[in-house]
Amino acid sequence: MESNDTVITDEPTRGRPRDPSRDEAIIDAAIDVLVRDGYDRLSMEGVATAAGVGKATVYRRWSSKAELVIDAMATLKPAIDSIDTGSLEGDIELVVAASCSPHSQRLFQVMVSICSALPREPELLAAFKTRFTEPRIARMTDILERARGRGELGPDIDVAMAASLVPSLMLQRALMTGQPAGRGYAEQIVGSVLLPVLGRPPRPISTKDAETPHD
Amino acid sequence: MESNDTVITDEPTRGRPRDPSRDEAIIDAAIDVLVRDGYDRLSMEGVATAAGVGKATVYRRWSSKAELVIDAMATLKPAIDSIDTGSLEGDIELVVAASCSPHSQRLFQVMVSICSALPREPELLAAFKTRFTEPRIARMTDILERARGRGELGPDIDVAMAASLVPSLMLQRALMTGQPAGRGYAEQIVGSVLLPVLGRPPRPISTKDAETPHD
Amino acid sequence: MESNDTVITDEPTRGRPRDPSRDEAIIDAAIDVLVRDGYDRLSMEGVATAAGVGKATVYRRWSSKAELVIDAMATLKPAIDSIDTGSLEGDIELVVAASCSPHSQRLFQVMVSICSALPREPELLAAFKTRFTEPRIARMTDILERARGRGELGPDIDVAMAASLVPSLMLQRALMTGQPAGRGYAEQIVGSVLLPVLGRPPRPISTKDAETPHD
Amino acid sequence: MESNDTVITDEPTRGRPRDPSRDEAIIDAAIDVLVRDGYDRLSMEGVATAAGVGKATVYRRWSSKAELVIDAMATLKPAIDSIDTGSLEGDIELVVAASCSPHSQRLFQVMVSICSALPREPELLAAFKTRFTEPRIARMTDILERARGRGELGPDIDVAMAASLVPSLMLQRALMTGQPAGRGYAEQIVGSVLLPVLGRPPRPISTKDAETPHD
DNA sequence: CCTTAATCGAGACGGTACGTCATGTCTTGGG
DNA sequence: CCCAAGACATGACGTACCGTCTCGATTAAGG
Repeated sequence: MESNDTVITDEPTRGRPRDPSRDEAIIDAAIDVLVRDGYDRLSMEGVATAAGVGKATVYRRWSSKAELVIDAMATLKPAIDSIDTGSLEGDIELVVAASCSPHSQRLFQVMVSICSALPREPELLAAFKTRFTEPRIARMTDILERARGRGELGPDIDVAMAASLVPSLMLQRALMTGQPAGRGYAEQIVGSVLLPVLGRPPRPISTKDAETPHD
Repeated sequence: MESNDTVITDEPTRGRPRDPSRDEAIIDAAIDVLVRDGYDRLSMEGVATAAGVGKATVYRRWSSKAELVIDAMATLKPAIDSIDTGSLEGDIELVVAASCSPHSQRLFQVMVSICSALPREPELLAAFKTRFTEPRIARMTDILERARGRGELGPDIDVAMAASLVPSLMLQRALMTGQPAGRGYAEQIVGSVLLPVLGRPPRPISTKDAETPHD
Repeated sequence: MESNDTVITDEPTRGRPRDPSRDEAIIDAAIDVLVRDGYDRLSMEGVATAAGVGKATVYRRWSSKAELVIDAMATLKPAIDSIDTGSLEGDIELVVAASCSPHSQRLFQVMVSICSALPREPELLAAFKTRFTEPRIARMTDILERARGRGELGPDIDVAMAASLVPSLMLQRALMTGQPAGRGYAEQIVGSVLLPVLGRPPRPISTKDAETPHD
Repeated sequence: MESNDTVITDEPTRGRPRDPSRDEAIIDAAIDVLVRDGYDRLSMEGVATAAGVGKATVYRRWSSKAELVIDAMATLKPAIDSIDTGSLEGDIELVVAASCSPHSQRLFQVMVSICSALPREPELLAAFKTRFTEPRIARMTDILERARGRGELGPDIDVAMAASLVPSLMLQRALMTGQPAGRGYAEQIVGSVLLPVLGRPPRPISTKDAETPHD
């Protein structure tokens, strides 16, 4: 996905080689500008300025902002690593922790910044799913499938829907409030929604942590 | 919120009065352009052209695109009317029907088009909540509170969270697919998520209607 | 030649009419920039800035710098009006006066600024001849033909060549010195070259006015 | 003026010596680009590309395009060698032949390409006179002075002006037509202008060779 | 009826941001 | 140390819009 992979044709590398530190600076600046201004207001020139780089240096690597943003998304680490504590409750606890980590919060900001361009940019949508949506759901699906294998889940559970609940509601919360959701809200989702969906009794949250979904 | 309310000072209305049909044409065009291009790419000039109207006619009424869009949102009817069939099941059935009506689908498109500008425009966010989010949640909260009054809900149910589930997940679906969600998906949300959250057993859906949340 | 002559199709003049003062400001600025920077270094943006005008205002009228410069040349008055004193000597005296007038000197500066682009721009060359070269030669040819009709010139005189001598040598002088030639040089051309070519004895010039052709 | 003269300090010449063939290639390319694009459009990069040479190789030798062009002009042989046939008529015949030789025609193209930059580049103007203008005039002045010594010229002849006539009018012709003047035009200058200026009767030219000065 | 005044569509205006391109400098690997 | 290739920061260019301003024409209300 990176634009500067020479793949097979290893030409003798003529001329001055590209400075790898520029790639990183541009990608970092692109993320910053994206979060600050949103996808539609992001311009290649703005990214170049924010990166302290000439415009030509940006265009030499990425010929359009869609390609740049897609590559920038690709460099962001997935929010949730593989999880397997041996019990559903333990796994969910780790999911909650991962979903409200600082890195995950930044990912939510990026997602919010991009989302309204998705209907008009199919390639952006595809990358968005590949990089953000699917990894989260895949981890959660793994957890639920293992729990089902251990007999912890009944046969009626809609695993696909359950797996999407936490990221969907967290993103929704970020959209509606302008700020990424915190740990309190993640626990509320788990206690009020995810556990009942999985056939467990709801787990009330302490009053001080209670949050309404859209404030 | 409408800009052309004469407030108190009813001057003798000298000169040619404004043509009310222009207001409607501009608002309609604003919605169309909003859905087609998104909030950030919407321009006053584009709206004027789409409405077949001079730019001055637009600026005479709304001095910025934020004001125009806010007023345009205000003219959209809420998606869900007051509902009270006497039973929780009946009410939820009507909610499902309302949530996937053509009018509601258009509302979701508008919401998607606006959402990424929300972090940068507090007034837009406020109007968004007032016009879109809160009416939906309020209707659902009413339904759930009445059901609780009838003893149909246990005391542990997180009503606020439950009330936000359907609109949140429907909007999420629209974001991720580029198309508004249909009836099949609304029923899946109810069967797989809302009913368990309300303490009822899940209601499996027919295989042909099953949809994964993000495709 | 002006770009904004509506010619035949007199549409009902919809919209705001163009401001004629802008045309003049742009043309004047174009001449200034042309003399200062030369044709190749002249840019539409530079003209717009010098005219205190937006770039769009320039491009709305002239779509390329060749068109702008051609129209700018068209607004410059010819250097020499029609001349007929009744005698060859009297006519030549007036030609000398006209050839070193301030207006004529400015025309020479413009000609110098344009000349090196002529080989690469046929339309510019055509306009150059029409506006600068031919009027000068035509006036001089008229004078010489009338003199011939009065019997003042012998039959061997090459009128076409003689008519081109003064402007050619004046322009050459401007090219070689960076400054338009003055009256002394014009008289030297007449006394040392034109009169002998016309079959008259040379007229020596006072020593103090003598100039070498390329200093 | 050549940049690669080691002057006095003959350092031990460390490292790889410069390749003299590069100097020639660059100079030749500079002349080609100059004639093709004109002085203002000539760029160091364009010259390097045309010469099949790296930009650094050009800048190592000449630090600006003015220096490069001045040196390029210096390598061009003068158009007219020393002439002395013993008679004025014979000398003039050789001058005509030299003035329309292929090499002289190329020189005129170079002169046309440079001329409009002269008002803005004093050093270029100085080199232009030294390399192009003065040699031509000096040869012609020599011829005329010798003729005067032989008693072939009257005392009133303006030698300096007469010496400049042929090159001035030939260059003018090249400017106005885009093509270097040919032999027919050179003979016309001599017959119609130079001979009368020198006190001789005009020499009519055959009708087929007649040319108007600016077509 | 006729004046007055604010409206309307259309488009010109100054300004600005964009992506492209060219310039001169710097930095590779190789000779 | 030279050479060809080309990456680099900078900046100018022509284009495309934006929001404001200005035109002739239209339309109602007040005299």
